[in-house]
Amino acid sequence: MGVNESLRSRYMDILIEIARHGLGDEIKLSTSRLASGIGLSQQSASRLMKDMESKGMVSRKVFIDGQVVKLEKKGVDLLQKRYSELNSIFSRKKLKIKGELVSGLGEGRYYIGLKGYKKQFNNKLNFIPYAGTLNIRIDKKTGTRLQSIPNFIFIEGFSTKKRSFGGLKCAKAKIEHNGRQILAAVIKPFRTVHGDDVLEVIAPYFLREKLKLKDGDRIRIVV
Amino acid sequence: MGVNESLRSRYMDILIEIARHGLGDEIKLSTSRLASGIGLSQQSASRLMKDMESKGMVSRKVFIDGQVVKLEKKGVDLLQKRYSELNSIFSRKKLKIKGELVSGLGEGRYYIGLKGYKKQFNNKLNFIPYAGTLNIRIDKKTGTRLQSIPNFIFIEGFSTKKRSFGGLKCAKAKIEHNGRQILAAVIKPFRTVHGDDVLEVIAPYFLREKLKLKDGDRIRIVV
DNA sequence: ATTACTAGGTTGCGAGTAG
DNA sequence: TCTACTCGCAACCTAGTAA
Repeated sequence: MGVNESLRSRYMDILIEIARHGLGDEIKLSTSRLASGIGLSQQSASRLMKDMESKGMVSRKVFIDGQVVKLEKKGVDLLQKRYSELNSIFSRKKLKIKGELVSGLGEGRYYIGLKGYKKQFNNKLNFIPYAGTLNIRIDKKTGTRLQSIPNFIFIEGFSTKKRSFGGLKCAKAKIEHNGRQILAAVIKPFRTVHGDDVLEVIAPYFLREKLKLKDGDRIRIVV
Repeated sequence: MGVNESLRSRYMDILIEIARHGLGDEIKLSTSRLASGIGLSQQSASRLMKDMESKGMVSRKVFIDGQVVKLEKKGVDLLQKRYSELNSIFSRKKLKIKGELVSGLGEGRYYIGLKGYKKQFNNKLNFIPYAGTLNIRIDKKTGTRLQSIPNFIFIEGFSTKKRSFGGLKCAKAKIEHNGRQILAAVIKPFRTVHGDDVLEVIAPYFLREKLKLKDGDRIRIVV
């Protein structure tokens, strides 16, 4: 009896790749497209699909010019199980970050304005950020816990003819100030000029004006 | 890519197993305990841990009687990335609808006010709608996807002595406007005077006032 | 108890290719 | 194009065992 459990993790990649195209629907997904999605060869994708079909995770209709795939209950269950594992790992405690407003160098304004980022912000955060960032120097205590922010959203890097721009992580957040809560997001470039103690915040508004902020003001952010 | 991508999925199991014991902390986790957690032999667990250490996902302190492990940034990043993949899969049911506010004929106000509907709204949506609807003309692109709204709730029709009123479908939704999110619901009468491109929205408030809306304003709804 | 090396068997991979 | 077979070989596994 082969202990095929060792394949479970490979299957997970495929389940995710399929689910990405549609959770409950029949979707056209050729073995080669699947293969490039998971970084394997077409042949391996084909083999794995057959395996998973025989295990009841997916169902397929194979035609001469391609196949139509659908996630079955067992496959969805596996995804949900993994999702809830991760969910409990990143169990949502609202993280309260306190710090004070400091001056940036103005480069935030430049980066935020770039289409390559702006479009993704709009899609993934549901707002178009004002072209500028707030730089918050985080209090020492809360700073160290920052790494464990869950629900980070990944913004991909991109290239223009002239240069390339790195990716960044961001997370929806709320700024609390004088009893008001403003929708915002904290961003964390993969490569940054700031140390780990400075957090950049973007929002749909010019926050310095809207909240009448000045350098040194204490800010509270809930992530 | 520099990393051996084919191993990534095996690593994921281990990252989860470690994270289960603690995300930011150093934890004692012997190779045999890890092994039984992921369904592999002690030897494999040992080898994989070494691999992952060399790739910077985890750090270890190995003693004569065991090891102490800690997830490093790279490892946490991988977990978060997968978490957000799954998150977007299971929250993709969130349909984003964009459109612009148009004038209704005022009949919405009449229907919403009827007891036969109001009671059901309160029971099934958990709010008593303000007596009036927002009519949103949906952008062409998003409009066609409307049929696939999941989680539709059915509101039954009913009859009075004078006449009968038809049923409708509705779905909880959020209106996003200037960074604010307002609880609301979209409704879709089985028979309607509107074409398929007009969506009616109800909410516990008089939204035109609360959000200072006027005809032609762009509205975004998340279902 | 541990970690982890070696050795040898097994599994999975993908180039080539048929249908 | 597509799916999926064969097959050589690389990658991965675990039993045995040392430290």
